[in-house]
Amino acid sequence: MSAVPRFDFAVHARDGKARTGMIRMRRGEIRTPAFMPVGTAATVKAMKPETVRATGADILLGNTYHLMLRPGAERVARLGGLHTFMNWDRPILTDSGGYQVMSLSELRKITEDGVTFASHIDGSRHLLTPERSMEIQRLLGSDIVMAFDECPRADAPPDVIAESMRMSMRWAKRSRDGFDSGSEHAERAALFGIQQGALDQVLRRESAEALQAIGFDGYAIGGLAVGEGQKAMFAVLDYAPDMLPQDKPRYLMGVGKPDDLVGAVERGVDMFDCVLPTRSGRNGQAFTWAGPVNIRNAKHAEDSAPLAQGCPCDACSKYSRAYLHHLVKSGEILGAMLLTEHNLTFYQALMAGMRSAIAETRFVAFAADFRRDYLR
RNA sequence: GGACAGGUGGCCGAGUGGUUAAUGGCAGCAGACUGUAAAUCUGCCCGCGAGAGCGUACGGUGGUUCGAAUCCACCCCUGUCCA
Repeated sequence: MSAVPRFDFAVHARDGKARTGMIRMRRGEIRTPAFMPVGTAATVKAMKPETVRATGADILLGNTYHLMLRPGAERVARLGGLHTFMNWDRPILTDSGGYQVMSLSELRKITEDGVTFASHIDGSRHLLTPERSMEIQRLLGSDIVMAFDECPRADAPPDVIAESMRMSMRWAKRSRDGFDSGSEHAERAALFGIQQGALDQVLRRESAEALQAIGFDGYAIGGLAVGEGQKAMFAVLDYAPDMLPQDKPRYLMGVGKPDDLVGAVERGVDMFDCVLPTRSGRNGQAFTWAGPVNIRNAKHAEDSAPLAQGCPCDACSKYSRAYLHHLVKSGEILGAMLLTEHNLTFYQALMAGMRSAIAETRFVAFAADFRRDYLR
């Protein structure tokens, strides 16, 4: 038996720009293209970890900012780390808190050193720097650590975008140094850098080169799906993945809708995370091969058919659309649980479908069939 | 039989002379959600009309007034208490 590597990425097959392969880590293998369910606060909302695994997830995402505030990174460490704490023994990728620089923009102040947040929970002040973000992710026991960056808004002025990107690149270097200084953790975990530059190809190039000069285990594409629209996002994805190393995973952060995922894989992306399947599950929207379904709609009230024919999840195999409609309309917790489980099952089935299609060199047909049915 | 308190749009409930087709909430109908401050948010929600607008409307009938859900009279109904 060969020793399990700290981090190994192998591309097994390519089809156009699309690729399928596997990341091997101590805590498990990650089949790519991969979708990572979001478990911000040490839980994938409305789901038990074993059920998340049953949907086909190889890895989860957790969040530095949320966990540092509550229950606190040091407390999680004392309790044995995030995996033990939440009972998920497979890989966990932790976001660095960079997204919260944008999403909590009214509660923070940015300097070169880092970002001071006013906690959205109690207003207390917390400084997040690249070094502290690395320390928190180490305390959590993260498997894939994300560099601390700033994710600017899509509508920010060009000069703001440029300066933000350059600061994120300086922070990327500090993240690299901070990660490496936690030597024991650095021997077990991987560190990903995050490309910025919004919709500007020149800035994207500059950012990609800055990251590669530092050197990372994987490269994320950040600053997309922040309001620019799919067309603009795809325009960036037409070139951004090619700016990143062929032999490292490319992770498109925060994306997306099912058709976003297909389009991004088509353009060479290997990893994704998004709150959409879980949040939508709590808000009554289900994703299916025939497009999104709003289960609250009155037309489902007496529909005894399953949500999605052939879907193996509990929501589809054991209950009717009418029952799911009733649960959601009634505000019953089970409705959120079942729809979340279905959405994660669908997302994983979509990823599995893409992996198979790439392996069998029929991705173009797969994508065409998908769009025909999903976009109607 | 008497004394109080009430009767407002599907429901609950504001409003006590004009800017009121009538605050809110719920229910209903639809939409949004992309590295989660989200089991959240937004819009619509009397009828007809694309719209301007027209019609009808605050228990009933009549009245006062330039103008009434709001004031007056009588009637009907509901609740509580007293007989």
